[in-house]
Amino acid sequence: MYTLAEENYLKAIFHLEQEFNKPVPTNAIAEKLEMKPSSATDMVQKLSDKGLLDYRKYKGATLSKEGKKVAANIIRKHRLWEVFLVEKLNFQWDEVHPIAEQLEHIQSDELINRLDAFLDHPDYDPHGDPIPDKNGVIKTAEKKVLSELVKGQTGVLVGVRETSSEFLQYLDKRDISIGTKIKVLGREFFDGSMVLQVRKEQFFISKKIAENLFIQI
Amino acid sequence: MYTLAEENYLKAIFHLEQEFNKPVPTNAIAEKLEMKPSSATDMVQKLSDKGLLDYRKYKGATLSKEGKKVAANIIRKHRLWEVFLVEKLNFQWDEVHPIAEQLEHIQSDELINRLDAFLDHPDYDPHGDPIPDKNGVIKTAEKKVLSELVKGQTGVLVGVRETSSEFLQYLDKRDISIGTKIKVLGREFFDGSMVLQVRKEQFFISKKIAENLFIQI
DNA sequence: TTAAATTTTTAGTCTAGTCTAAAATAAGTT
DNA sequence: AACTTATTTTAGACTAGACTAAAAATTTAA
Repeated sequence: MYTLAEENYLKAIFHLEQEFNKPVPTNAIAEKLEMKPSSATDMVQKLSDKGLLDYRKYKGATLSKEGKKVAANIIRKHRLWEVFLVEKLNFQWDEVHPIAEQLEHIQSDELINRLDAFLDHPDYDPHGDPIPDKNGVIKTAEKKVLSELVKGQTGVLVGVRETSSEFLQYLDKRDISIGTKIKVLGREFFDGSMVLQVRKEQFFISKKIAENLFIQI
Repeated sequence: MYTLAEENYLKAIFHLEQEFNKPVPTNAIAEKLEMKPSSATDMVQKLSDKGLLDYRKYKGATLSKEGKKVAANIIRKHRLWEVFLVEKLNFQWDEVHPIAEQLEHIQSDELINRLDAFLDHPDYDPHGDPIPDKNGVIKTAEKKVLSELVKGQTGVLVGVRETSSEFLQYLDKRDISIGTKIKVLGREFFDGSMVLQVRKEQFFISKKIAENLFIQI
């Protein structure tokens, strides 16, 4: 159907569109895929010719309906495989990304439908990210970044922005995972750091950490 | 580690070596991979330079120790995934080959070890083919082709040579699968056809079918 | 044992997807 | 507005892995 490279570009652009909320610069695509800008320009032109995205020179790229569908399907596959790896093969949530990155390109709708059923139709992956349905529709639970909460507010951790091993291990060490209840005991305006109540303990966290945790109230 | 193309060549040569029992002609490799002979020559030379096989012009190719190890590992992955697809995702045994053909290239030793454990360390895939262990050692149960049995002999179906959907469905229709007990009631010398007892029923099968069924006595 | 047929290799071409270097456009600054 | 800087595109080159056509080696047959 689509080549490995094409799929990776579509996925990257999909993610970047949500970040930018406007046409995605070719440089941003290149950076995300760790390639040179000229390569991104080439591919974007190719994908534009195929009708997978809209692109005007110097103005960036926007996925077409078809492009969005393809991208959402890859993300669906990625996240379903992550659930499989964690739930069935007992991987840690910080280990699964690079493997899912490969598995997401396996082509077989039947496989994915059966995997979905085998996993009991999960709605979220191990990092709390929603799994698109067969039609590419993503359930977007309204979630806030922890750093937006004010003193006294309570919520549940539903996702993480950063997915680096270092960050996930930082959370694991403190036994914080998706579903953990968190209360904001205090905020420091000067540096954005926070004091949290998690179970019986109190944690001090930096602004940087707080900005990478998604909370549902 | 190795490219997709390299892995596919190594796997093909591994299989062909067992068939030929001598250096594999480049033409046979090309045919198996549905490519032109010149492409096979190119790749064989490249793999030879990398030390994955021994090759002398016009004389064919033989896998080196390292080449065998790589090939066996791909076959291990292929067969483990086939078990997963049939046992866990309830695929029919005739549907899994093309999907496993993709999954076999996923790179992660940890993934395969965990999958192996999840499946309870199976020894055979759904077609009855043995699964190489981590070191590439293949347990070769001595099995016979059904057509070699004589009148009165009894055995258990342990594998199939042909893996086309047509053939596997032929067997499914008659409810014959790995583990089915078969008794030879008669043989026709003229055309090699046989009469079998399977459960309470008697089957007539052609020589062609008999040559594609592996039996353990 | 020479000729014909077959197999295998070589030489050169093509495409996808990357790169570097240079040119073109856009954005920011005085 | 003109100039400088940053971004983006173009042009040309490279590699992997395929192909075609022709040459070379091997095998088969007369």
